[in-house]
Amino acid sequence: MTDQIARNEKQLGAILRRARRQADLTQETLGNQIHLRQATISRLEAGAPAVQLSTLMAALSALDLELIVRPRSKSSAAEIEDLF
Amino acid sequence: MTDQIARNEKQLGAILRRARRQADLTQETLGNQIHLRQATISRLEAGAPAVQLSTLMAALSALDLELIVRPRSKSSAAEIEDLF
DNA sequence: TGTCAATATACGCGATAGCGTATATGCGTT
DNA sequence: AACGCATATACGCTATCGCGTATATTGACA
Repeated sequence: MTDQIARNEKQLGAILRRARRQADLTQETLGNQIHLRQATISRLEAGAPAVQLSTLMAALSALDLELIVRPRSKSSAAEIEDLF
Repeated sequence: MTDQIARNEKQLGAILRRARRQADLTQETLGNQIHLRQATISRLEAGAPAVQLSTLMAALSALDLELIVRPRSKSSAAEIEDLF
């Protein structure tokens, strides 16, 4: 699995969606685990504006993921995606 | 520089604060760049509850940082810090 | 193509973000 | 100790969260 680079909410949401599906969870079951509604997970994965940071961290935790913060790499796949 | 692992808002805030200082920016100058108030940056770095995800992404972008999402690593330094 | 599970979207609600503005507190340097 | 810059915190405001609940839409498979 290649690096999952996120530079905006949409990319982050897409990563979360992939991870959730890989874990074979529905938005509802994931939401239940972290006491968030299915609708809230939906917004998070859609990269909707103004989702709470705590919502992200809770989802990451439930999916057993963690964040790495690092300087932006140049000409990554994610950067090219940014154009679209 | 070792990996900057964030599993909760506080760790994330601490990482951002370090990065901002390394870039020699004040909360105010950083905030100006991304149209957020100094007080908002303060809350973000403090790991205050219910900060918006967009606030985080804007700050990362201004600091030229990106996020990597990956499976949680075992017995990392960050995990030990979690105990305190 | 019809059915059902999964996801997206809507309503009113209480809580709170980030806003502008302002002030208080903290911290380093002399 | 005193000064100045940086950071934390406060007020009233509007917008929007996530809530419970409910429904519309989508998508996969028989």
